[in-house]
Parts: sequence; C-alpha cells; structure tokens
Amino acid sequence: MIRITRETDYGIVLMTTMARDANPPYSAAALAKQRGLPLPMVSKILKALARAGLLLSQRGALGGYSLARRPEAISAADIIDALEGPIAITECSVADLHACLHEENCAVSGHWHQINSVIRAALKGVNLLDLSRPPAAPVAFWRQRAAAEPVHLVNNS
Amino acid sequence: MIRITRETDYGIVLMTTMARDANPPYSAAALAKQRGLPLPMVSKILKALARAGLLLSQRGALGGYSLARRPEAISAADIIDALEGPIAITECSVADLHACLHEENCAVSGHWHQINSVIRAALKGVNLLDLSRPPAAPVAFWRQRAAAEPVHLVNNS
DNA sequence: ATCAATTGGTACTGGATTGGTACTATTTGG
DNA sequence: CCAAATAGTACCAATCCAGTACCAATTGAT
Repeated sequence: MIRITRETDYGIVLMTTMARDANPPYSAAALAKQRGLPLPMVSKILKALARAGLLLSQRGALGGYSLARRPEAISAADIIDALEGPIAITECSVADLHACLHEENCAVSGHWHQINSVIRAALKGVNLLDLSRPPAAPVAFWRQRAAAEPVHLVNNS
Repeated sequence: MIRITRETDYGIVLMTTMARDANPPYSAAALAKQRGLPLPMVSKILKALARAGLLLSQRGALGGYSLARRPEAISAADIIDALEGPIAITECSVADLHACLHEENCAVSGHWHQINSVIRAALKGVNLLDLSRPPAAPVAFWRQRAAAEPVHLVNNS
C-alpha cells in the first residue's frame, strides 16, 4: 500500500484546523486538545512545519503558531514535503543516481520519475482551503492501527 | 516520503523482465539469477503475482511463470495492487468508514479519496510495455537501504 | 526581576512492519 | 520413479515509526 506516515496525517489535520478559524496564534496544547491528539506529537509536528516555513512561531507566554501564508497558498504537497521530505515513490527517484547497486541490472529506469511527477501534481493541486472545507459528502478519516483484523480496503479503481 | 515496499519494487522489475523477452515460462531461479535478487524473495513475489492473476504458473519440471496478459494490458497499478493490496494513501481511505475513532474530530474528510483517485489514474496509465522499454534517458533505479547518511532526495516540483 | 507559559532541540524506547530464510508438500515431465 | 519446479506456511532479524521524556531558550505578565 502506498502510504504516508501518520505524522503527516496529523500534520494535515493540524494545518486544516488552523486554516478553518483564523484566530492565531494557536498553542500546541490547544491544538492537541481540540483534536484529541497526543501533545508531544503535535508539538513535534508543529515544530517541523515551522522549520519548513509553513508556520510562523511565536515563543513565550501567549505565543503559538500561525499559518505563514494564506490557506490557498499552501498545498498538500507542501505539507508532505515538510514532514517527510520530498515526495518520491521509490528510493531510486534520487538525485544521486550512480549510487544504485543494481544499476547494471535495472532496466525499469526513468518511468517512475514520470509517475512521481503526476503524483506531485495531484498533491500540489489540493490546497489547505480545499481541505479545510468539507466536501459534498463528508466521510470519516483515519482509523487507528489498533484494528485487529485485516482492514478491507476499498478498491476505487 | 510516499513510498511502496521493496517487494513491490522487485515485483515490477520481475514483471518487466518477463515482458521484455517473451520466452516463457520463466523459473523463479532463472529470474532471480538474471536480476541478481535473492531467490526466496523472487519466489514469494511470483507466487503473489500468480495468485493475483497477473502471471500463469506451470508446475513440475520445465515449469515456471509466464505473463497472463499482454504487457500492454498490465498496469503498474495492477502490480502494486497485487503485491500490497489496493492502493490507499492513508488508512482512512477505507470502506468501513464508521470505524474511524476520530470521527467527530476529523474534518479533513473525503479529499484524500480524490487524491487517491488521481494517483491511481497515474499508475494505471503506465503499463508493462512502457516500463519494459527504456525511455529516452535511462537512469538507475533502486538504491539499497544500506545508504548510511540521509539520502538527499530530488525535489522535482 | 521573576515567574510561568510556550516553543526549540535532542535523545530514547517499545512495537509494528519489512525483508529475508527455512522447511515441507505437491505437481509433473522425462 | 526421480528430479525439477511451484505452493504453502511458519519463522527470524533488522529496520523504521509513533510516541515519550527531558531540558534549554524565549517572552509576556505580574
């Protein structure tokens, strides 16, 4: 299954939360409580988002985080990049091409780059404003890993 | 980083290998040797692909695997589905929506489905024939996890 | 000035996932 | 009837990830 980490998942939830009601700054504690997420995680994620320039941070009492740009100017790709590094579907989509150990055997070559580009385009096409406004048919979002038996995934092909 | 497992990566290499020179059937051992991959892994992957209907298996002496359909009729999405279950970028893209533990907190909702669809479309648009024919500028493919220091990924945005 | 709230940074840990192996059963051509 | 090959299952070790803990730095309020 192609997937992003839960950290990124949380990150998007936090960003959308901040985008929805504009009343900055938001402390990590407030956001954690509002969304029911573990505070240390939230803190860690916000820090990363601030370092990436997506959030502005204000230290000290009454401090907190606020969006660095308008929601329309922040894409899903931005958030994912900030939290897990640039998007790449396989490890071979790297700059350092000659480090590949299977180089002489590998003939699949550059097509993954093409796929990566399309995926990136898709993610860049979705911005925070879109994400913070519920679509026509709102649905549940995550499911905890706790799910004991194999989750039956939907094949929306 | 959005990613697929190495198993899937191997699977695509194996499929492209079989698509390139049509001389079936291929034994797991022959494919493993040709690509320099560990035989047990190759065997496991081929089994999964056969179970998914992408390969035909022939038991016994002189047996092996062969493509079940023409290369043009097998997409990257097919292979990924076969090896890691249906594609979903987050765990919430599941059918069983009401199982979501954060239901009342989650407002990001259905947009990921949209993104998933686009990604699926991208992967369905690439077939085995494409993948088995090197593109204009062939490049190396994987890099072993061994890479000690943080890989500097290319941000092809 | 001092305190308390808040971000910043780093290091650690338990558990899940993944990559890979081993062993045995089954099928089938020679 | 043997050897080659797939089929199935169980297992192990290394890695990665989610989450925690701790302390330093900053800053508004009193």
